[in-house]
Amino acid sequence: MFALADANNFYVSCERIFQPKLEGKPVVVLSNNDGCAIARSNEAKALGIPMGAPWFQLKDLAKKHGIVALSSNYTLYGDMSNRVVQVLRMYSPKVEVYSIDESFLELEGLMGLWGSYGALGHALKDQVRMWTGIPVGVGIGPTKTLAKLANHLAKKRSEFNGVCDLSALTREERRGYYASLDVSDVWGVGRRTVEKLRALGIETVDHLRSTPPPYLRQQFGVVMERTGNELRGISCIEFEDVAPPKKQIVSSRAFGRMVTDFNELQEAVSTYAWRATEKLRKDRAVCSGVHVFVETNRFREQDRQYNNGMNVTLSEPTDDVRRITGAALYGLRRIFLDGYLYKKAGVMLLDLGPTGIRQACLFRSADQHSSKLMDALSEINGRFGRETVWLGSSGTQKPWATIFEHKTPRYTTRWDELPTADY
DNA sequence: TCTGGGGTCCTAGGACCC
DNA sequence: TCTGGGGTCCTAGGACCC
Repeated sequence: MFALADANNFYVSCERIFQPKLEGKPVVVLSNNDGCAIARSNEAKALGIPMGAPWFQLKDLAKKHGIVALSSNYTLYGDMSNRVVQVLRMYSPKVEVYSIDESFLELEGLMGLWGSYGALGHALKDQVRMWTGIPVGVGIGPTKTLAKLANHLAKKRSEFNGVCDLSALTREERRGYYASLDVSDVWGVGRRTVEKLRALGIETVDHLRSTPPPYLRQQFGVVMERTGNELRGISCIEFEDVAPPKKQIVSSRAFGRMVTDFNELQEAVSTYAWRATEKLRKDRAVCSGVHVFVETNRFREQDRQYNNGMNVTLSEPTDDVRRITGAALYGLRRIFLDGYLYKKAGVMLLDLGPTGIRQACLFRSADQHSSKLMDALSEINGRFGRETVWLGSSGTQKPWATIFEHKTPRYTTRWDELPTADY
């Protein structure tokens, strides 16, 4: 048996903990550049604001209804997420952190402690709320896909009060719920698959569940066959309490304004290469390839469009920010074309491997100083703040930088941004 | 004026091997 | 007239997730 604990409107909930006056009000959290609404309070959802709606299109509605918009504060959300996971780990030895606001728990053998899975679910939900302030919903089922579906029910149907254990329902009750749920509510069924399923007359979860898996395989492929089996209670998607090593690392941002100047683009790519390398080193990995890409603004049809990217292979795996940045900037010079309005650029690190295993290059001797230098950089930035030292090629003014106009303090991770209470 | 970022997996087709 | 069988690896594109 699996449980899925999923925070309600996670980013909004994080903000509300430190600004209780936002409780009961329509609140949205915006993506980078304050571009789109990526988290919405229930009140905002009730006003019909869809996920990913561009903020500039919502401004009239916002004024009319007093919607509060906040910039993304990922430092805060990341820290709150860790706190929630800490509580979850008290309830099961096996926790899979699936995303910033969702974790699976394996419940095998734990039922005896609580009398029922539902009791465990309620205890966990109350504890997370009490200790972190974050409201979560809990879904329980014999497969991860069913736990997801149960979580959906826990949140949408008030009779469950935030915790839905499918195994506690009768066969008829389950059937009733499945018949009332749309196929699009199933984990792994996206927009394209929904269209195709509808065309085949498969509209509800009950329909999908009764479709023979071999037919799903033939029509959609092995992924949908698995989903079909999971809905029937046959567990096919593995529980991963130890996260497998990453295969690639990306750092990219849309610019705060259009960029035409090659030097500014170079600063941005250099900055992204730095960030990507930070992540790489945090994972104790090295990369053998770097991909760099640039894009114009696809929404501006009046502009000439240009999207291009390039893979640069490194002569040997590395985590040296100078080599990685050098490769990214080499690629940028190759793909840059003058005369376009660039909106976004990014750097991807490819062919990741563990630091220890490193095929040396035949044609050059190993750089003895590289790892010492990189460790020194990490040490300095770790002790004195993230951007104490950086590469000169990243620039200092960064006129292209991403915009955050409604940013809240990093309440839980910075001494100088701690919340204060009036009394 | 203004439209996010970071990932994974699967499949098909091409190139190549013996 | 007739042209095998069994593989691997790589890449691009699509679909999905939060």
